[in-house]
Amino acid sequence: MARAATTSDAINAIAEPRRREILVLLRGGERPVTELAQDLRMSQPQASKHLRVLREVGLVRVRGAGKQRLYRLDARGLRPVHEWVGGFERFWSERFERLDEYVRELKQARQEGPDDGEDR
Amino acid sequence: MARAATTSDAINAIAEPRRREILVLLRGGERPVTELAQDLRMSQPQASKHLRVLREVGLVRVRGAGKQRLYRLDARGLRPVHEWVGGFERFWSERFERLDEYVRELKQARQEGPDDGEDR
DNA sequence: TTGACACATTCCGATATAGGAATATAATGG
DNA sequence: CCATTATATTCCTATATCGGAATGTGTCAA
Repeated sequence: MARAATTSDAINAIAEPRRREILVLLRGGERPVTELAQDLRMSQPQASKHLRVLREVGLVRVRGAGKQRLYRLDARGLRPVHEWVGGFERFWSERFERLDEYVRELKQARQEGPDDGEDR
Repeated sequence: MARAATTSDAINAIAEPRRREILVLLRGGERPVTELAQDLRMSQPQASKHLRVLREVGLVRVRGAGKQRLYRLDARGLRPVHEWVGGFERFWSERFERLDEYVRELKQARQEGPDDGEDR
């Protein structure tokens, strides 16, 4: 097997920087492809391809308006991602970082005596 | 070019499901490789490889303890991810979803008259 | 019908991945 | 030094990716 498809998941889709840029732009409202491409300085085909991925994972919707296709953000798929990552919040808060550290050191000092623990 | 390296970014690293599982397990405290592999039902080499990626992006730390290597969570790298995704919060909240919808409809109804807009 | 836009898709090449199997590299206890 | 246990690394294959260039498709206007 290779890596999971970019279209397999919202999180895989947003792993690509250009797609993240697109989503950010779309927060400002719906937009046609060419405009997105210009603002982000990418070729039109690239924009289309990235938009396709985003559409397949449901992060954007399209609407035909004459010759143009207006892409619109649909961020609902980001919610689970936000929640999953949020499950680690207490681990990056400084207070807890230090607390955990402290507890760890205590344990070691008591259980194993002097420790060689290199912390790379 | 190919896809961005899994080691290029925390967000690329956590795009892989097995690595996410590892991180979740590590919330319970530091753990040796074999234990992680068993709990997650993956081969030891796989666990090692995934841990290597996680280490290279700084999401885990290692500590030698005898023959074992204890891996420990370092979630600080997830904070920027959480914040980036959080920037879309107002777009998935139902209230705002409906509000935006409403505004959009208003605009169209006024500017363009009857609309063919299929909303796929 | 023909042009002219706006956009989508296809074909190509270079690169990386995840998984499996096999092997190499510690560290520990005799 | 040897055997054993715990990890890491390498080799291999199948599969996807992104980007660029070229081409296809759809819509409008005269």
